[in-house]
Amino acid sequence: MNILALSPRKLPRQARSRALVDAILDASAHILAEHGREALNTNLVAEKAGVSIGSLYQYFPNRDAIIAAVAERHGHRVHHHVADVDLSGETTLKNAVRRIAHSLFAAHALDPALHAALDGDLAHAHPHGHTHTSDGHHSGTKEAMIAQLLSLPRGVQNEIQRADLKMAATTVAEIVHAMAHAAIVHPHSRRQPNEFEYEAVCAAVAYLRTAD
Amino acid sequence: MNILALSPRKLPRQARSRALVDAILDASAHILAEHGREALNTNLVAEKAGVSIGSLYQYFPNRDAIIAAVAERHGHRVHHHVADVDLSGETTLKNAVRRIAHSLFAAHALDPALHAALDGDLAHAHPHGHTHTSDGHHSGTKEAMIAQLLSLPRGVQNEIQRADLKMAATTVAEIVHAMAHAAIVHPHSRRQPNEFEYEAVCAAVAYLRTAD
DNA sequence: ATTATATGTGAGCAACCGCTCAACTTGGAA
DNA sequence: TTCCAAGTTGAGCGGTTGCTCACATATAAT
Repeated sequence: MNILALSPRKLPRQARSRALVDAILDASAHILAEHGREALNTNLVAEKAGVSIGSLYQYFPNRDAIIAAVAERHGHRVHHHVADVDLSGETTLKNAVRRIAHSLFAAHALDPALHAALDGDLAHAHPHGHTHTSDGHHSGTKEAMIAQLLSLPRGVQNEIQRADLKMAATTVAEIVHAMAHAAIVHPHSRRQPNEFEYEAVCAAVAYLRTAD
Repeated sequence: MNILALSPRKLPRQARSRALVDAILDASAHILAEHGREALNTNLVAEKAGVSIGSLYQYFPNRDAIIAAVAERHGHRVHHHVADVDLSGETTLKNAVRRIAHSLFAAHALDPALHAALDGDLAHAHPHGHTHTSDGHHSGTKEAMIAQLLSLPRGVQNEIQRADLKMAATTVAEIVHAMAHAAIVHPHSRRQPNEFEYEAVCAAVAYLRTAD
């Protein structure tokens, strides 16, 4: 419904204007991380970015488009952290899961406060892309994890006892993701993130090795 | 910091005013569930509740206090769904986990849209209480699950192989909670909630039965 | 009845915020 | 050098929203 409403008015062509757009995104990310969604308004963004409010509206049609753009940029960074891992050389299930989990935990440590502020928005990360990201793949960190799990080497796959592989991959993605959030994004206890990471790996592996 | 800022101006004493406060909370919950946080404003709440804006400000000092009160009421309902389960008669780990998971899934089905709108706020559910909830226990659904897991009957506890029981309970709470959200609050796929519930139980039990 | 207190009303103020627009500057192609 | 498109500016309009206050009514106590 809102593809047009969130698309930029104009694409930045010169270096000057690309820097301007980056300044806006950086300032917005700062505000989101420090003071949350509700504190982000267009006047403040323009001021913090050292840009006039008029320039801002040359590249963003409205407030929500700014938040969406920040979510997309951060979403892509997080996504690549997970998607860029190469598991083709792994020989044991435990090691493969360990590496996936580690990449997801590292991705959540990139900017925990921003991650918390964007919480909901990161899930619906749009596949279209602000600029020229026309590759058809659905982004979303969990989808990247599921894809990694489904394309594990034969030998490693054989350790898995679950009947429904797709469901199993989804479950593991949820487990590791939830533990990363509990450890890094919304830390309640004084435990270290690596404790959560360890337990997440144990849980995922124990689950995958158990038949229905 | 904001305990005073979110506390009510005045407590409803007569039946009339208690009904008024309930009408405000009901209207607010509706708006939150249907249109989200950002759409909730005090004038709209007063209108939908069939109450004047002045009356609203007799019992709520500001907008955030209304949202906090809705979060607290819904939080308590969800909490009790889980805390009220009696597992003292269970004899197997699998059955105990099944019942805990089932109660949490049922709790999330009470009002998924409201749950989604309150997402963040439900975690920090204040222990103080709007009215006279002066019992000292920390609320929060996950805490209730952890408490249930830690007070399982001896025989059932013996099935657990994890070294750190508290950490294990935390991990199970995260697993089941994440699966309930994936199934009910933010459903992506066309799978049924009971599929997620089943997998959550499998994962939790497999994990608890496995030594470090 | 009378008084005191609790409760309810809604017009409207002050502040804020999203966004436009007319005027200005910069960069580069011809 | 000329010229025009690209880029930039910020005052301020129109609308919204949080919230107050002077006033009206209902209930309870005496």
